[in-house]
Amino acid sequence: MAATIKDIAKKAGVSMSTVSLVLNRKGYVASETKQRILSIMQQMNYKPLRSARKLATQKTGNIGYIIWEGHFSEVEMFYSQVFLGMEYAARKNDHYILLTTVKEEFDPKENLPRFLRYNDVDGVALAGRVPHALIEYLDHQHIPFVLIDYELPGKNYNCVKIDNYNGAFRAMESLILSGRKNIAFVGGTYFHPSIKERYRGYKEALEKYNLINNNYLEKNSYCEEAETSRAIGEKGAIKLLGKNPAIDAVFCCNDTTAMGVISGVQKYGKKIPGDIAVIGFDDIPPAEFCTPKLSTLRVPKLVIGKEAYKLLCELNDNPNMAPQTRTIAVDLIVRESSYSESKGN
Amino acid sequence: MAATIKDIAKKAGVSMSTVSLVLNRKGYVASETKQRILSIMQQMNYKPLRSARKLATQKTGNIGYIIWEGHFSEVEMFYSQVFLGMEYAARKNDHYILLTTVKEEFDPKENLPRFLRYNDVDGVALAGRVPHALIEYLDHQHIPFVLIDYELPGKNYNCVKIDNYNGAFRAMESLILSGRKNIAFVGGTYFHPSIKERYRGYKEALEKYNLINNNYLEKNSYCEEAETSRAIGEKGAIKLLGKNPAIDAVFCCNDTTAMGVISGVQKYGKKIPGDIAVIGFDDIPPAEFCTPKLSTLRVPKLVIGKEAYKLLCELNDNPNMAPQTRTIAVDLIVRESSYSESKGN
DNA sequence: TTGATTTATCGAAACGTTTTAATATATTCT
DNA sequence: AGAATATATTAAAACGTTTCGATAAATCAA
Repeated sequence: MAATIKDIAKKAGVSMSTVSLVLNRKGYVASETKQRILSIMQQMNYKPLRSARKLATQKTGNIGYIIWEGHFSEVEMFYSQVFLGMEYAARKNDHYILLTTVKEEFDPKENLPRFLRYNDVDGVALAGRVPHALIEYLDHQHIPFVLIDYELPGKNYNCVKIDNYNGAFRAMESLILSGRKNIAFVGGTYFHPSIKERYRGYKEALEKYNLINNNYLEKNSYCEEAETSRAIGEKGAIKLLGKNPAIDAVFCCNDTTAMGVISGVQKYGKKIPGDIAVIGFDDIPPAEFCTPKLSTLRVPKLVIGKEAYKLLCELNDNPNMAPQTRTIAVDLIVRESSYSESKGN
Repeated sequence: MAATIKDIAKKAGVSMSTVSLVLNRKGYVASETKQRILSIMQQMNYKPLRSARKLATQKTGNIGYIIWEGHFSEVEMFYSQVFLGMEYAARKNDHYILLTTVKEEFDPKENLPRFLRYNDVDGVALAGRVPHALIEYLDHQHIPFVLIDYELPGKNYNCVKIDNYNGAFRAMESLILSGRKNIAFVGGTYFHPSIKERYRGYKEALEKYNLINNNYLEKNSYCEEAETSRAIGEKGAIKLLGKNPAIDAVFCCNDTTAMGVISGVQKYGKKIPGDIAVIGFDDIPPAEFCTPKLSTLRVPKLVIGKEAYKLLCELNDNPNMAPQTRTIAVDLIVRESSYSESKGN
């Protein structure tokens, strides 16, 4: 039914090889013949058949994108955006991105994504925290992979990460320079490396401006939970305000938590940003629409996806490249929740 | 490097055909030989090569999943969940689901997703509102497709839809039976068929209980906008309360809008659900975590995806099947925003 | 016992590409 | 001019499956 290379070749009076060469922009072909072939392709509405191509080249043409089920199912638009960034970038090289989820309790023998079970990807992107058993599996099978927004302490894997430290530091500086002195940190677990880095930015900014006195950190940080969520943000805010009524700003480990903090602070009867300034991290879409609008660090999610894709491509071209880490900068977006004018000084 | 059918055949002392037959559970093969082949496959860690398979069978093994860019990028977890439902279902038949987005201003000549440009899918799911030009393109090219949560008036396409009418009707009944009498509707545009149906459920429930007097509907509905969003919900709520202070409940066209309505009502100084009950539609994840927790109609998103996938498979098996519509039932979830005890009667 | 049917296996062609090595011609370098 | 090199084209093999039709043995029906 559909036209094949053979049909084109016949009609153009050349061999299949020549057609293939123009298709792939390779080798030498007279510009006159090239034009003729091109126009015949157009005219016959020729589409190269992917499976035949892939069979001949021994490439799969697929990139896997794996995300923990919980992250995709919940309010995490973050990784969907990163996915889109990859998808956009992959359009140029004609890769398909295969999105799938894995469960927390992951066993390579049982729940291996199909595209891994059948060796059907040229590389894999791992979005956020994923089971370590999965990472080890990929490493062991020598399947190229990159971690996105996640790192394994002690291990040296390819990785695209956010500049968590500097982002946090800048957010803190903006709070400090606008006169806030008792700045709390509300985060989920320290377990997540990104959050660890954000906390480090928090701490070192305080140190730089000599704001830390005796038990400042204990009084002002809430990091007891294993996850991050709105509910946890709310709980954390209320708990901290109970411990230390002097708090005049909160830096949150991410926007989701920040939204919870906002409602916690409001329930507590304090005004934002008048009494308390709040800054989140990530710039998820609701940040712009909640009340008050949330100040935050904008993470360029599409860029992250694109960078991860590029890294995977390089890995394909050069399989024994040394593992590298690419760090993506973030922008401080000041919205209502931390306008400095609102603080009375 | 990797084992092929040939290797298996040689080791088992049979022909490639026989190996292929056991691989595909087809034809006759002695159970003894079958076992032998199976165990050799195991032992040699044999994985059939997808591209070779697809080339031979002339199937792509892919299903496209197309969503409007705005829907995926914004706070719409809805269609991501539907995607997951498809992904889960597709695992059994070994289809890959290729997720991509299209822009609003869509031109088949320009922005056709790659998998369509290269005829590289066995079918396509269209999630939510998508450009009509795209639908027409698919129809014209005879590519099997199903619309998800969207319909074209007058056209008879394959479609998996939510039972919008009955859901709305039941929500309204619960409000009415708990004593609410002035029930508003806040929706986006009537343009979207789902919202139209929800509005119809709203209206007919009012009619059944004889609540409609002279200009009840004009006074109580806000449907002027082209989109739905939190901001629009807020605006709508405030506008309606200005027109009609007697309003004691709001049925919203979806949860996103409902969250806006909640903040609008609160800004207006009314209590939820004491003064005003609110019910949304969709049961997106934040519905459970906002304050007050939002009553809503739970749409089984995974089921929708699964059903869409099954429909596409049937379409593949039987290409000239008559177009059909599958309607998925919804459940009313009563949470804080419409507890009936809270209304003082 | 014969002929039909079912069960079991296989050889070879087909699917639509890419790629290698060969051939032929044209161009450039001494 | 001759050698080297660049340009242009091709035939044929390869990629790893599935499937068609053939063949043959085993089972069944009469």
